[in-house]
Amino acid sequence: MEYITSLLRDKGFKVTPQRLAIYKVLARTKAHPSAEMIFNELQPLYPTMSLATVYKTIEILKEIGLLQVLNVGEDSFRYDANVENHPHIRCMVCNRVDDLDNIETAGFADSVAKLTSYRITGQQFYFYGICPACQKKNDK
Amino acid sequence: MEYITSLLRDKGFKVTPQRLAIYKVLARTKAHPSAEMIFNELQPLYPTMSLATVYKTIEILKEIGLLQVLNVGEDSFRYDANVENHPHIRCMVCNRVDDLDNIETAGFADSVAKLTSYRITGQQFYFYGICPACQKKNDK
DNA sequence: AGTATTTTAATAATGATTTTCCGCAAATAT
DNA sequence: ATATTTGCGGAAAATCATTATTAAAATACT
Repeated sequence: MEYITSLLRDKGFKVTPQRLAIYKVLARTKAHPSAEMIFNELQPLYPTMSLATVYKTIEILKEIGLLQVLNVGEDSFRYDANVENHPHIRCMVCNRVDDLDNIETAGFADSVAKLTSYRITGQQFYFYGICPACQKKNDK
Repeated sequence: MEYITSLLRDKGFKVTPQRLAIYKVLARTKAHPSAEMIFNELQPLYPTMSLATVYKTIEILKEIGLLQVLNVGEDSFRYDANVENHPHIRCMVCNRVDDLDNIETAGFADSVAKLTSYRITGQQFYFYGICPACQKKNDK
């Protein structure tokens, strides 16, 4: 958490309460919130903050490598303060997005590089399904 | 190509020249065009057709299982008439999107299902990098 | 052929994200 | 300390992909 302070400063960005608050929301959740979810969560604490500020801050955090953008096929993006490359899974019923840790994916990049002669710079793995809770609800 | 004709009819959709044309564009390319690229390609042949028609036809084709939607992280979607589940790779310089056939991905779904208790219904693997042509250009 | 239904395509609407603009506060120079 | 510059937050407007609406045209069925 002090890390973001010095990182912002080093990159020439100012350290503001809004920026810290937005990062804090992302850092302490595993829910992969959208811009609007972040906005709604901060509304009570920062009643004057606008969505534009959320978007602008997200842009900065992405730029300095403190968050990654997830494109899980909804009409809006999700954000993750865990910048390690890891797969995600979305429940198509309740739209929750979960991490998939403990899954080995590193080997893929190599075989793709060999097969295509691309120079690989990134990868995103998304799974879709129905989460345990929604399965249960459906069996009611 | 006759397949789409009877499939449309069976599902209660009319068979129109525009729909066949849009599917034909998708079926004969491996470039994974966006709605706009399809529109531009058909413009000379169907000068009166609008982008809305492209979108609506895409919606229908998706519904009857003749195309899949790709979310490669651009601001618009790409479409692929190859509905087999296969990974894709996008060049971050020229934005071309290529297929990755010959890559084994099936095993993943099982291990994810075991690890999460999700019922898996789909998956999307995306790689990002620089294509051979753009690498060469860069070395100029 | 005549009528009912579906489709087309132009237009307008939507909604997430970006941009613009401006007063203000933090950082820097004097 | 004070003046000056620079970047920031926030409100509102702009953008742009996609979707909805609607009237006219095409098609199917009798």
